[in-house]
Amino acid sequence: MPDAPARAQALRAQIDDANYRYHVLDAPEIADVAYDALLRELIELEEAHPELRTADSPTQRVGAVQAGKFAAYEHIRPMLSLANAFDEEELRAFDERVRKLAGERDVAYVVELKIDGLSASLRYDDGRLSAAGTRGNGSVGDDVTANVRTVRSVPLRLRTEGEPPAHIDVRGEVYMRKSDFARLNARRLAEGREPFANPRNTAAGGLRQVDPQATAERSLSFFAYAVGAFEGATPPQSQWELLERLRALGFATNPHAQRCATIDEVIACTARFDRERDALDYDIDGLVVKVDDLALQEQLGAVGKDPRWAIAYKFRAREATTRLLDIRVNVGRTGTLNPYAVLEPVQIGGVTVQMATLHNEEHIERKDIRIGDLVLVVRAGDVIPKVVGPILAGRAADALPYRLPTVCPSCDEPVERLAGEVMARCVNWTCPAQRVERIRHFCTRGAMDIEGIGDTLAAQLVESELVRDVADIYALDRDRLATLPRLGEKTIGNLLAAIAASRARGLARVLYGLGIRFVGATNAAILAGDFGTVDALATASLEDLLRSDGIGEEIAKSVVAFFANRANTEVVARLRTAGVELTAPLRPREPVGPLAGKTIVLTGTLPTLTRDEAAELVTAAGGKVSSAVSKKTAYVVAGEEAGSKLAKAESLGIPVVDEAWLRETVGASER
DNA sequence: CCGCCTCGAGTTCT
DNA sequence: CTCGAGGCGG
Repeated sequence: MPDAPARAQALRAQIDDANYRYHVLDAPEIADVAYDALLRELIELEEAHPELRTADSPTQRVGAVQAGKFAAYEHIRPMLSLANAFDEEELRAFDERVRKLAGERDVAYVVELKIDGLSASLRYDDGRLSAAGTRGNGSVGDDVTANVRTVRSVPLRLRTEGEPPAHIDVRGEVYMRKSDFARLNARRLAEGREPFANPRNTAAGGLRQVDPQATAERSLSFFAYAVGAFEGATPPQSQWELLERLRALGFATNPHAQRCATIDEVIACTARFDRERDALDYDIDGLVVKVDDLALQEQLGAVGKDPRWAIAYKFRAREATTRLLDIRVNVGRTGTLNPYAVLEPVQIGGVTVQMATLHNEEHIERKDIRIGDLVLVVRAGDVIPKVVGPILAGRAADALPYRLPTVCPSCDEPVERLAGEVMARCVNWTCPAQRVERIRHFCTRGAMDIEGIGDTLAAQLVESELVRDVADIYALDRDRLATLPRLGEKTIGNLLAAIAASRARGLARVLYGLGIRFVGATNAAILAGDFGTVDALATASLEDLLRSDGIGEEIAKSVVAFFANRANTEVVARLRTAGVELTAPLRPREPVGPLAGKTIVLTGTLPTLTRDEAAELVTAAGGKVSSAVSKKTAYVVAGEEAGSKLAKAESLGIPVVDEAWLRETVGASER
C-alpha cells in the first residue's frame, strides 16, 4: 500500500512549485495536463483520507482551478434546508407546532430516508434533461449537467404519455451504493491505488470530476424526492402522490418511504430505521418528515430558511472528533504489546467512548497518529470504536511520531519484534502481566470455566503471589483466599466450588486453557481427540502431530516447543497431582446424526438458546460449527440482529434457517 | 504458488 | 466482528 501522507505531501509540494513557476515566475515547467493529473490525484487522495486535507492544501484554494471548472447553476426556486430533530421530544414539538397552525386537527406525514449523499436539482424542459446543479448555498450551486448525465438512475427523458410538462425541476439525492463503493475500492486496491474513505465523499468527489467519464466510473445513483417547479401539468395534492408521479415519470424514489397518520407512527419509524440502517445498501443519516398535504405545506410556509412543514430527524452520530490524550500499552496473554488510545471522553451513538485499540505500532505509523492529535473516531455497524486517523490541521507543531516502548511496560524486560511480524512481544515467560492474562484465560468459559476469576481477581492473585501459574489455582484454600481484600465467606465458598468443578472439564479444554500458541478451542479439540492423553501429546514428535487433520508445521512446532519447556511440563504434572482430568475420549470415527457432515454457521441472537448451547446441539447432531460463511456452509442459523454473515449467506445462496428449524432437526434424532 | 477456508486473538461499554 | 495468518487443495 502506498504511503498516503507522504504522497500527499509530495503532491502538494509539486503543485505549489508549479503554481509558483506559473503565476509568479511566469515560467511553467510542467504541462497543463501533467498539472491536472497531479491535482486530480491529490483531490482523490484527500477524498480517500479526509484527515489529510489541510487548510493550506492547493485543493482548498478558493477560485483555483477546481472551483473555476464549473459554471454557476441558479436554482429557480431555492433548495431548502431543514431544521433538525434529535429525539422523540423534538419530533413531538414539531407536530404540536404543525397542528396548531393547521387548526388542531390530525396531520398525516410522509417519512422518507435521509440518504447520505449530495442533493441536486435536475431541470427538464419539454421532457428532456436540460441542466443539473448541486445544492450549493441553496440559491446557486455548481452546474454538473455532464456528470449527472452519467448517473444511470437519472432519466435523460421523462416517461410520459402525451405531452410532457413544459418545465419541471426534480430534486433528489445523488449517492453511492455501498456495494458499488466496495467494488470500486476493490478495483482501486488491485490497481495499487489508495481506497476511498466512504461512499459519501466518493459520490461528492465523483460529481465534481472534470471528466464525466471519471464520474461514470464511480457508478453513482439517484433518488428523487421533491419538485422545485412544476409547469404545464396539474400539480399533485400530496407528497405521497408526488412520489408516485415521480416514479411514473421514470425516477427512482426510495422504496422505504412511509405514510404515517400520526406522529406516533412517525416515531415508530425512527426506531425501526435506526435498527435497520446497516442492512441498507446505502448510508442514511436520518429521516425526513414532511407534511403530506401540499396545500397545508403552502399554508405553513417557512420561517427564515427552514420550512415549517418538514423536519430532518437525525440519528445519533456514529463518528466524532476528540483529543487523543495518550497512547498506552497492554500486554496480552501471548506477550503481545497492544497499544490503545486514551481519548477525551466523547459521545458516539449514545455511549461514551474513551478507549480504542490501536492494534500495533505499524498501524499507528501508517496512520501517523500522534499523542495530542485531534482524531476522528467512528463506531460503525459494529460496536467497537475505531480511530480513523488524525485531523492534521489541528496538530501541535511539537507533536512527535509515536514509538512503542522498547521494554515491557509490565516487567521492564526488552521487547522483541521478529522480522516479518506485526506484533511486538514481551518474551519473558514470568512477566506479571502475562501471568495475569494466562490465568484469566484459563478460567474463561471456553476453557476451564471457573466463574469468579476474572481480570480483577486474577490480578490480585498474581499480585499477592498466591498464584504464579495455572496449577496454583488448585492449591487455593479458604485461609489463603481470606487474605485478599473484599472476599467474603460466601464468595470464597462459591469460588472453591467452581475450582473443584473445573477438574472434570477434560483434556481439550485444559489444552485450550494452557494457551499454547496457535492452539485455540478448535485445534485443542482436534489434538485431544487424536491423542487422548497429555502424555501422548507431550511425547509426540513433529511427524506424529502433522498427521492430525488441520495441524500443520507451525502449530506442530508450537506444541513441541511448549512441551519441551520444563516449566510447562511441571505445570502439567502439578495439574495431574491436583486431580485435573487430563484425558479425552478418542474421536469417534465418523460423525452420525441428522447434521452429519454438515457445516453450520451461527449468527445473531437466537430467541432462547445461547451461542454455546446452539453449538452443542449442532455438534451433538453430528454437525460442525464454523465461524465464517463460505461455499461449504450447509446452513446459516440466524437470529435477531444478524450481521454481515447473513448478507454473505444470501449472496452465496446458502439456506438461512432459524432456531425452531435447528431444534426440530436436532430433536428428530433423539426420538 | 495462489486462492479459498478456517482458526486465533484481541476488542468497548453497560 | 474483523483482521491477520496458517493449512491445504488445485
